[in-house]
Amino acid sequence: MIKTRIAPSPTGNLHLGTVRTALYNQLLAKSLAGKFCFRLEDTDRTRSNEDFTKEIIEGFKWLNIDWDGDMVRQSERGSHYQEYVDQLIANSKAYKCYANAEELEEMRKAQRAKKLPEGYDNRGRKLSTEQIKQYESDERKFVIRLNLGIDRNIEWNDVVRGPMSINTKDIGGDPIIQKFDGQVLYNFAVVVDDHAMEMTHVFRGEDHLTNTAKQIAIYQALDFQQPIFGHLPLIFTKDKQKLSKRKHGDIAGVDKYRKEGYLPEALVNYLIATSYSAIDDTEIYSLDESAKTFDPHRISKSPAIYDIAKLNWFNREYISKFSHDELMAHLKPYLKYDLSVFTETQQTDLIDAIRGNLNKFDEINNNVSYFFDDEEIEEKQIKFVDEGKPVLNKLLDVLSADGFDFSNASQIKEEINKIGEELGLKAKQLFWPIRLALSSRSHGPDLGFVISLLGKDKSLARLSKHV
RNA sequence: GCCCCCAUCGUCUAGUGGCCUAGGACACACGGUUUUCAUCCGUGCAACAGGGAUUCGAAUUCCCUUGGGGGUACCA
Repeated sequence: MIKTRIAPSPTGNLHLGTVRTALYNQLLAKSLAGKFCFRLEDTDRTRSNEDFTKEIIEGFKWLNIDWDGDMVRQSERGSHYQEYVDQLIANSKAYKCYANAEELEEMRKAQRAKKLPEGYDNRGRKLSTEQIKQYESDERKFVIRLNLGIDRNIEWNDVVRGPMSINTKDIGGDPIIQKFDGQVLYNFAVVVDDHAMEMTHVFRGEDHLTNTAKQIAIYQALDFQQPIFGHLPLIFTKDKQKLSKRKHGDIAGVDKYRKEGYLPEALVNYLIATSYSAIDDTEIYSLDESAKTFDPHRISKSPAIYDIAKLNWFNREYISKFSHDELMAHLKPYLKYDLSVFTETQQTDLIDAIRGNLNKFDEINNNVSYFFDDEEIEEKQIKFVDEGKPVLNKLLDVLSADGFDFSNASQIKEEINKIGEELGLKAKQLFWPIRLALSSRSHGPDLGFVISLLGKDKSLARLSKHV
């Protein structure tokens, strides 16, 4: 049985890239009836924090991404790593390196000066027993490094990229596997855990390509069977840079989308579709539907550029599938206005009239605000109102009539049409001034309907203001 | 600097030697419907980075160039 995992580190909010990696891993697991696990990579104690952990878990929950078994925390597995560190030292596959920061810096400086590639020069491999004794009596701190041995190519067949090869001389010298304080480092922890958790497939971002080479070296040293690797393309922004919170702000995090009223299904669908196309050209699909035909070889190799317009389209597609009641329920938490001042029928008609305009739920307020608040007409639109004064006057007369029925939207519309006929106006000349005077907007639902919702007081007041 | 990866419309992509005068979707433009928004429908715009090589034939294979990106920590 195959097993995949998502392994985020709680050093920031839940990132879109993490979600996408989780999605592909889950797709892979589901498509092959395997398992999908969750492991928290919190070995960096200074950067990890509990708030981020919570946020990440909640983000996944919101997206309906769940995992098999309990979440594994690397920080709670300290002793598991030690035995393997000891084993490597015992086998002479790892060694103590006493070089301190100054020495390392000096080494790099020299490399830069000579235009040589920077990296650890493996000096710790050939320490004499005297030197070691000296360092020990000096109580020098040390780290544990993996001995990469003689230069060789590390090769693997990447599911999305094909045959890969990285030479050990290009990965920056013997990698540290354990810090001076006994804390094990990322690449080592990942290998030990992926082995312990029996991962069969490791799919992650292509920014891990060199890490994979290091990790394979660790698999080999430990004599573990290595999993199948796949490296996913990254998400870029229009500036062709890796999407990141630091550079691009909150568009990189899941939180923004939840707050603004995107559907998790739409985000999931969009994220899958960024680098994957269904075999039959289907665009709208759920995770489970996609899993039915998922083929990791179809994952694209080139980076995907983040495109909010496409996300919006997906979201609109999902919104359009809701019944009125479902939509209402989703809209409620975002609504800043109290629609219950309208009758049930009016509410239904209103929502149905504007639902096609919504990219996301928080846009509901902007579509409904003018029924409650008096708003200013945009400078450049004022001339249309001025040109339409005759229309406004006529309409004001009609609406001011004693006993005029404001509840009958279609009747109001009739009256407007009559004015248009009397004055011999085209649609735009007729409707624009009225709409602008009444709603300060150039777009909106049927005018008869708008007036009936506005009611007598607001309608008359707003019309009078412009005649 | 060094290593690695990537390269089809503005964007996401289809395409694995002939079915490609390159298909779909988003976006955009225009038209129709609704005497006004949106919806819906139709039409249009628009790409194989460049150069070699292989081949009867190349978007598809190979090489070079160019461009872009990622990595290069006692971070993950």
